[in-house]
Amino acid sequence: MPRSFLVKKHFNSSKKPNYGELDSHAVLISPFLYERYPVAVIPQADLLSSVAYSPITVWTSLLPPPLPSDLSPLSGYPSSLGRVSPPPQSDTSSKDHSGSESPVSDEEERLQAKLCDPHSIEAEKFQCSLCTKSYSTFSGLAKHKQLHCDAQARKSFSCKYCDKEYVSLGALKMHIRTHTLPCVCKICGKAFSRPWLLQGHIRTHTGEKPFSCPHCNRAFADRSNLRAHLQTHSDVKKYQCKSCSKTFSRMSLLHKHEESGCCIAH
DNA sequence: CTGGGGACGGGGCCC
DNA sequence: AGGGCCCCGTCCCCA
Repeated sequence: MPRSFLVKKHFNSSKKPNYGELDSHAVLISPFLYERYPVAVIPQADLLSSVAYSPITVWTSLLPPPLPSDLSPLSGYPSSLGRVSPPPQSDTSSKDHSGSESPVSDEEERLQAKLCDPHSIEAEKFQCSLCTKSYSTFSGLAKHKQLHCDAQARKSFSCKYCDKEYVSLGALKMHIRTHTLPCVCKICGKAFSRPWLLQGHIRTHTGEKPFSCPHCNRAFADRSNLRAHLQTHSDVKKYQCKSCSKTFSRMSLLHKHEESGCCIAH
């Protein structure tokens, strides 16, 4: 599956995003404020909006998603992202002592006392295999694993704006930029998720085309477009129909070809 | 209808 | 950890 499908499918995939509708803290700058803008010089800092570098807000899955009614939210969570909060007190007072099967009654009492003492080393007999935290009861360990470590082992950082989840905070931050669009073109006001996307956009204003085809000297503003163009110089193109072996320079052309029923005709 | 160009999006990798 | 860059991809438009 194409990687870019993952997020775009949350929007109407047939249209470009409506930047104005997004709840962004980006500052849209009216174009007429820039009667004269530097045409020859590419970017950067003076063309890039200052908001491009403003910090963004981050959420983790441990906060917003609604928890089941029988599960209480983790206390002390994400003030420090990814930090492991101390095991809830209720863990050590749990009534589920399924792991303690001491046969002697006084021994049982001694164990019971230690189970009530969260600082007792002997009380921590159920250890998490993922983070080595210990719990006195199996249920305590189970709750810990359900709410924390298993979640950490899976994708743990989810986006506030959509359903996407990420294994790392950095990936989530990067994704959230696609919602906040902090990079705003000072010339036309269009917003982008990343500075280099804005740089590419600014080339549409300046006309700069730094990527040249070695075969025909045609120049492109976008490296991907040059790559696609290079396919046109190739006899055998990158994308091939499995049925008729015809090759195409672009995936979209191959898809059109397949949808048009060529393969059926063969 | 097909092929190609323009503009742009998003995840991953590398420094 | 964060930013820059790369790669792969889509969508739209036009000849």
